Amino acid sequence: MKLATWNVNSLTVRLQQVLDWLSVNPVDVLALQELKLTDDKFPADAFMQAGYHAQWFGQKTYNGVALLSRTPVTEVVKNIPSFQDDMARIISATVASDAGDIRVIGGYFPNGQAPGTDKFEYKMAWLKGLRGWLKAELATHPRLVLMGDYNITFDDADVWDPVGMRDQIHCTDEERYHLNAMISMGLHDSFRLFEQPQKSYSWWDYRDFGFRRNHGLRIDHILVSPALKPQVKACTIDKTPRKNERPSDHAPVVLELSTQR
DNA sequence: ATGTCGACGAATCGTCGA
Repeated sequence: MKLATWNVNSLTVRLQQVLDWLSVNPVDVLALQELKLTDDKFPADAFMQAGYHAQWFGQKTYNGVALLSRTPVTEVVKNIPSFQDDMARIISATVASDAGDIRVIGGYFPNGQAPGTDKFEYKMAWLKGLRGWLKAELATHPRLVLMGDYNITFDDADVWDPVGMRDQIHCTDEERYHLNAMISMGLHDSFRLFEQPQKSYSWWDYRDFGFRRNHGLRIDHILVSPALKPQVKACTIDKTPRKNERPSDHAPVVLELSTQR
């Protein structure tokens, strides 16, 4: 059983790259972020022909999330029910598999622009709303995966230039407080359950040859609940699609679960 | 301040968001 998350930065531009990636990496579930298209433009047929069911929650120009799955899903929920939001940022569903039923939440967390801005305040309110809802979700769905573009680094190891980026967006104590609070709920950062290459990142700025110089951040995460942790076999970042022509600025993150329960 | 993408409206570039 494999699950993955990928911020594609426009599904219109990246559709063929997603299909190509899936043909090489036939994961059971793929969460997509930043679709940047309305629901009527979602390419459900293309994914169906590739062997994937889809649930999607689109928005014009910005945001937009989807869940692709080998088998049909149930209990689809869009956004955080208890948090009023104009933006399409969360899609959740229950996936049945030989690894047992899993509640999958795919999320595109707010960017936040910079500390002190309205967008940063929105990010803080959104994170607070997420945590309140997540606590209840964990109680009703103990076998849970929360994956997506968090737009937050855990610590210096996730930052190419921790000194230069101190207190900058993605790296502030306020953002990390919320991330750590999720860890305190019992969630695990699956990537750090394993030894990883030094300077592993999931996003690189398009500017200044960010990828070539490995000037990146690890802001795409897969958090797993305590009940699922024993089944986690591996978590990796696949940099291959970042080497494509016209790549997304993000790389996919892949989680492997054992079927053993 | 800058760099580079992608979307959008009203152009064939300027603006915004990331």
